[in-house]
Amino acid sequence: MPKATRFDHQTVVEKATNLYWEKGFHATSMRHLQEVIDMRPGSIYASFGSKEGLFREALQHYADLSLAQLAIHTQNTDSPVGALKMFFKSVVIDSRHTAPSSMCMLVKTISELTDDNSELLAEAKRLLSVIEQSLQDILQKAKEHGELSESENTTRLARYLQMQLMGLRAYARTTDSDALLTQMIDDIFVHEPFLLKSR
Amino acid sequence: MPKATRFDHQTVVEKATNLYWEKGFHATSMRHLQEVIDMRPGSIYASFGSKEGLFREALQHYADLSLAQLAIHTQNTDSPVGALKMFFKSVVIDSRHTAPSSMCMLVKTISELTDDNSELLAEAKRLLSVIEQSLQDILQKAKEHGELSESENTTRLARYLQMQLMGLRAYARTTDSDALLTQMIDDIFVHEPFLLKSR
DNA sequence: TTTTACCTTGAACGATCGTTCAAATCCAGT
DNA sequence: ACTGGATTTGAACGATCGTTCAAGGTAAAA
Repeated sequence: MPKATRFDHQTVVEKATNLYWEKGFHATSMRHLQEVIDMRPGSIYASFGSKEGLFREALQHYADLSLAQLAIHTQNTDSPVGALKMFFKSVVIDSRHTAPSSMCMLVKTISELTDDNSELLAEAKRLLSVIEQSLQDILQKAKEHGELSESENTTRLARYLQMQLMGLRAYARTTDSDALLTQMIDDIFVHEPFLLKSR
Repeated sequence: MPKATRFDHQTVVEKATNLYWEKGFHATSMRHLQEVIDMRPGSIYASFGSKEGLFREALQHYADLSLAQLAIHTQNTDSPVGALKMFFKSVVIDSRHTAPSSMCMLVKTISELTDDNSELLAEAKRLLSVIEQSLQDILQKAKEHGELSESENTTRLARYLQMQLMGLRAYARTTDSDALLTQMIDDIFVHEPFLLKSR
């Protein structure tokens, strides 16, 4: 009757990530998780330790995905800023129709969790800072391609972009109009080739 | 031993709002709620119907607070834009040290909830749109005070500000530096007296 | 084929979840 | 002071929560 062949770690983490991403940490029950990843409690706890342990792996997996997506857009391009804009549209608009949630899983996590789960909270913050650093690296490349003035502060700009992305993806949950979001992203990347004019 | 004097509806909703705001819907247990609002299950269910019913009242109360705060800042001023900026700083920075969460309770709610609680989700979205409309009204006043060009699209600008506020308050959860957030708000309201340059 | 080390299984545990309701209590009207 | 309708109380309910562990199954070594 049982199957009991060894589970595929990669597949399991993917499925767990999608469920956690959609429902959040608290609203995801181990029972539901068991069905989705097709594992029994004993196996789950032997492999991941706890509900928190599996969530931690899910967070890491999500961040890896995000960084990979960012890399795909920006490598082998002579317009890092254009690539960044494409990345924004891809993440904000396309993924609304395919991903478990329009929102960033890391933002959902820091939004939901409190000090009652301080380790997971800290881990989500850490991963967000890694992504922000990655944005900064791309802005640095933009400088080297002459898309950004040497006098620009990439740290500040990366922080600003990160904040905008959080806002866009949260706002995306309040509307069904892709056109609206497209316009908002165009507003962020105002001038060709770049940027929030101002400063 | 018991007290059994009639409960104060206003106070109870305030306390419930603060707990829901901090913990979110799912992580707030009725047991904890009972302690905080000092009511027994029977009374709660007689007055509010369910955990969802009380949460609905909390959402409404939160939105009322937000609108009142916005009104206080903007009435009796000849610089609606300046008032808007003050409002942003007050909400993003000050409330980090006083409020249950740096994040907007409505954004936390649309972030956490799924179609499993579609009524509450819809209500949170509705209240967000009310606030966005209120932002638009202030931008209209800014036009009348000559702070904003008549050609500006207030609908679009209000949407943009709403998105920025969502982003700022989410980002606020990732840092302890008030200076950073102050700078970001200054960046949003770039030119004296106003606005994201560009369009 | 038998042994052995590892992995999976699924029933079961105590704790906690949201909710109900009969009994106790309060307070306004007489 | 008494009554009667409204309100609060707190024990209790079934369901579900995250987690544990003895038992059973698998696969590679001997």
